[in-house]
Amino acid sequence: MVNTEFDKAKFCIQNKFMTAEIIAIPRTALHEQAAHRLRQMLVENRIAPGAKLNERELSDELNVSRTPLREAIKMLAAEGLVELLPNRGAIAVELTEADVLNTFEVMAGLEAQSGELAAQRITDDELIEIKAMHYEMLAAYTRQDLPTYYRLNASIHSAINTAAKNPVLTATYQQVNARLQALRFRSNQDGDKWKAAVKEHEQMISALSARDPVAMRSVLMSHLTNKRDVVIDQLRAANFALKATS
Amino acid sequence: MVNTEFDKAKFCIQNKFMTAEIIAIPRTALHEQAAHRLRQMLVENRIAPGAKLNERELSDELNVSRTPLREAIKMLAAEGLVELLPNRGAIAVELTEADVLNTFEVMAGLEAQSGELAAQRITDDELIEIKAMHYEMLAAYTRQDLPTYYRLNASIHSAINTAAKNPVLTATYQQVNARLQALRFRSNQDGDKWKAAVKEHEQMISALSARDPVAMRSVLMSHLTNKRDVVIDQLRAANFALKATS
DNA sequence: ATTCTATTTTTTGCATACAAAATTTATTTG
DNA sequence: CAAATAAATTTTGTATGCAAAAAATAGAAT
Repeated sequence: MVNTEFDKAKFCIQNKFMTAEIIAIPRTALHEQAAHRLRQMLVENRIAPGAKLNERELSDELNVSRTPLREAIKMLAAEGLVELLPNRGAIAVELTEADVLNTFEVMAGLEAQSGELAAQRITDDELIEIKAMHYEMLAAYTRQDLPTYYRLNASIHSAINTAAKNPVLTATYQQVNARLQALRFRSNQDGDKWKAAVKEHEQMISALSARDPVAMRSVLMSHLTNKRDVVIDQLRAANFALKATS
Repeated sequence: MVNTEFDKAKFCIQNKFMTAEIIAIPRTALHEQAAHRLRQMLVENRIAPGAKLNERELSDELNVSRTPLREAIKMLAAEGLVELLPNRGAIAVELTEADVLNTFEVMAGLEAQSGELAAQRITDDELIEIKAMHYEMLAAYTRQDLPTYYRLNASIHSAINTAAKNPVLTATYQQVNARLQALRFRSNQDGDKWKAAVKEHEQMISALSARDPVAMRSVLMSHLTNKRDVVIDQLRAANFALKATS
């Protein structure tokens, strides 16, 4: 197989040039690669919700055999990104409105806890970096640059989570969040809602600076509730548009 | 393979006796079976934390080939029950004290949220059943019957979670909880701590009956904190005993 | 005896082969 | 022409084979 030959060559070159130490070979396992790329495809909506994951197609596209691909699919199933249908393979999860509401409810709890703990545990350096990102986000908001805004927004939330200093919380957060990512990916903000979200972020910065866990919890709770409403509105609009065409 | 022959036979019998409708064949996929049994073995400490999962051994024991077994292992890795070491297979997760603390912190948040939501959403029937289980648990406590106590305790917590009416919360809860299960499995309660735990359960019943979300949150939060302390104490005692022998 | 190296054995990771199930296409029948 | 059935094709699920890596064992050197 092409992949194997290529990796073998790469490995030899590395050994030739890094002679002294026997370095840990960075070549990741194929099932890991496949899982990573599949996850990306699902989260970025390159595979549509409800779409079937054809094993042969995907193994061709990802240049791996079906064995590691199937292992990757099983991992994504355990992560909740993919649904396993007996004897019918896997499909990309399709969230019903109820699913979205439930997922946001859990996310709200996890974010609230992240904020609460971050307020207690954040270092000065972490706080400085979050403030800086906040201002960058305000710049993006001012320019109405939605992609940049989203990127920074996600980074800030991630940084808050990191500041909570709990890897288990981070892992849980990321796993639940991944399922929503696909929805948010294409979401547009309504003017007023966007303004409100920015205001909530201001409050977050204040609460963090004051190291006020209670305030952080309540701000993040309502922030997530609002995010939920935005997503639900768009979901309904999308479904309405869908029904109109059919 | 023996397994295949057996299943085929079973399938034929079913078809002969249930002629009218083409029933959905209940025979679950081998990777599902393997995952289920492996999960059980890990949670029940039949595979020790840190122990290597030998693929050939396990595939012999579970009567499946390595392919579905490996798929199962990948699922358990995504669930956090098993750790994947590149080119060295998988080992049962071994939680450090920090891991346990972090996991309990997340569990506390999830239980608190469960309680909060349950207080708002529990039906009368659900409440009645939880109360009944509570009294059964008191009986077990009175008899100092630890296994029964644990079983009922777990059932009550599970029932509260169910009453929260959020499947995503339930799934997240169960996944995080599974990692702690192995620890609790062999845990003994100190007299005073046990008494305190029972008292907290009394308070839970009161809060639930009063449909008081705030009270439920605070009770469950401190309940989990106490559980954490019990487990940590035992972990330290076990580690101490371990060091003494070596 | 201990450490280092070489060789054998075991184990993992991946690709492929094949059977069973599902899906699609073709064909027949009303 | 539509519905039902049968045949062909595709696709999934599992077992097996093989190469690469790791672990275990044996042997050599200090």
